Amino acid sequence: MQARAFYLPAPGKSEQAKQRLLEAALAVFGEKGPKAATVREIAKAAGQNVAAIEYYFGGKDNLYAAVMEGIVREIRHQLADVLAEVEAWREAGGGSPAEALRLLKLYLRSVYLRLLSRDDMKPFARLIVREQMQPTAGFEILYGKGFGQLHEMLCELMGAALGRNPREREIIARTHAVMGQVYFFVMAREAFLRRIGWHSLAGRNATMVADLVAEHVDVLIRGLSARPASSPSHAKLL
Amino acid sequence: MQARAFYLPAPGKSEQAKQRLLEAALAVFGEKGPKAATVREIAKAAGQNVAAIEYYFGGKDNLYAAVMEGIVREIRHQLADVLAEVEAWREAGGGSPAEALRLLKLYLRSVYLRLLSRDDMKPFARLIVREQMQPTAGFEILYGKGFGQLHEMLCELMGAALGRNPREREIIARTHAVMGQVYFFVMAREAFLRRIGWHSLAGRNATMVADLVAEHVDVLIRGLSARPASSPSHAKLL
DNA sequence: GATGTTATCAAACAGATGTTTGATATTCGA
DNA sequence: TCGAATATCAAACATCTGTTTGATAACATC
Repeated sequence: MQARAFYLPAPGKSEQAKQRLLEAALAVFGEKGPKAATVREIAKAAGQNVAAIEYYFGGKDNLYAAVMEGIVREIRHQLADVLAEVEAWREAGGGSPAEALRLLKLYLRSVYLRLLSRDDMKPFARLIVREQMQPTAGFEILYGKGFGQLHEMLCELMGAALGRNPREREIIARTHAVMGQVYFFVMAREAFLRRIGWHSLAGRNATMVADLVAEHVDVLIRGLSARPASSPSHAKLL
Repeated sequence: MQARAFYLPAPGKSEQAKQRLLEAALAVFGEKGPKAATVREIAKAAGQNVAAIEYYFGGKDNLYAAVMEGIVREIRHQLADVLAEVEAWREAGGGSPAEALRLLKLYLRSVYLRLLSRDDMKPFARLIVREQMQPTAGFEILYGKGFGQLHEMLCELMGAALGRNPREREIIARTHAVMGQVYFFVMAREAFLRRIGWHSLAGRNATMVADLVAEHVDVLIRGLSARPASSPSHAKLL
C-alpha cells in the first residue's frame, strides 16, 4: 500500500467537481481568452466555489494548462482511427504515392469535419490559434504533445505522395501551405462566414469545403509531381 | 474662420504625443492582447502620463479602435501599387485569365513579402488574427474597411482566372482556401518556425515561401481550369 | 506681462481579480 | 457513533485595473 491511503477521496465526487471545472474552464477560456477569463466566472459556470480552483488545480494558470492537455487528448481521440491508419502505413514501410495521397486527403478531411468545422469546437480553435500567435506555457503542451507530431506526419505523407524527402525544407513549407487551406477556414472564420453568407461552418457547409480542399490537394500533388524538383531555386533548400 | 481658432493646439506637440501613444499601443496591444495590455504599460512605453490616454483618445477602448484604423491604413498603404493595378484591371473590364492569374500571384506575393513575413509586422498579425477568432468592435473596422474588400477583390481575380462567376460560393470558398496557403504561415507561425528550424519568416526565407506559394497557385489554377465545373456536386453552390 | 487655452502629471478612486483564510459540512472506515 | 481525512464555502486580502481629479506648467495671443 503506497504511503497511506486510509481515506480515499470520495469515489468520483471530487473527480466530478474537477471535470465540471475543466469543462467550464474550456468554455470560458475559449470564449474570453486566458487573460480575460476570470476564475469567478469559471467557478460559477461549473457550479463550484471560487476556491475550488485553487484547491483542485492550484490556481488559474494550472487550470489553463490542464485545459490544454485536455485539448490535445481530445484531438488525438477524435483522430484516433486516422492516426492508426497512418501509423500502420508508416510501419509497413510506406506504400505507393497514391496511398500516401489518399491518407493525406483523409487526414485533412477528418481534421476539418471532426474538429475544425464543428461549432462546439470553437473554444478549441480559439485557444489553439491564440497559443500560436502568442505562445504561453500552454504552447509547449500543444506543440510538444500534439501539433508538432501531426505536422511531421503530414510532411511524411506529402513527401511520399511527391516522391520526395519529407525532411526537406521545401516539403515542410509546401505541407504547411497545404494545411493552411484547411485551417484558414477556422482562423479567418468570421470574415469567411460573412463573405460567403453562412452562419456556420458545420453541416452541409462542412462537406462542401472538405470536398473542395480535397480536390485542391489532388490537383496540387498531381501538378507538383509532374514538374520534379529540378528547379535550381529549390535545389539548396534542404 | 471656423467656429474659433484663437488658440490652435501647440503646433505638432500634441500630435506627436498622440502618435507616440498610438505606436506604443500597437506594440503593447499586439504583444499582450487587448485585455492583458494595460494603459499604464502603454503610457510608459510612449513616455507619456497614464491620463494622456483618456485625454487624447477618451479611454483604452477608443485607443484600441484608433490602433485598428491605423492597421487598415497601413495595410492599404503597403499594398497601394498592387491595389491600383487591380483597380485598373477591373476598370478595363477584366483582361485575359492569364492576366488575372498574374495579378492574383502578385497580390499574394506582395501581402506575404510586405506584410505577413516581416518581423516588425508581428503586432499587426496578432491583432488581426485575434479579431478573427474573437471579434470585438475592432473587427468591424478591420473587416469593413479592409479585409472584406480585399477578399472580394481576390475572388474577382480567382473567378477571372478560372473563367467563373466570382460570386459563386464555390469560388469564394476556393479563394479562401488559396489565401489560407499564405496566411497560415503567420497564423501558425510558431509551429512552422520550429518545424522548419527557422527563427524568422523574413529575409531569404520569405522569398522561398512566396515563390513556393506562387507555384501552388499556378498549379491549382491550371488544374482547376482543366476540369471545368461540371461536377454535379458543385452545380448547386451558387 | 496678462490671460485664456491646452498639456502634463501625481495622487486618489472605485471596481475587479487571483489567492488565502478559517470555519463548517461531508464522507467513510472503525 | 466517533474521528480523521476530504470538500465546500463566504469573507477577507492584497494587488492591479481604467478612470477621475485637481493642481500646475507650457503656450499663443493680446
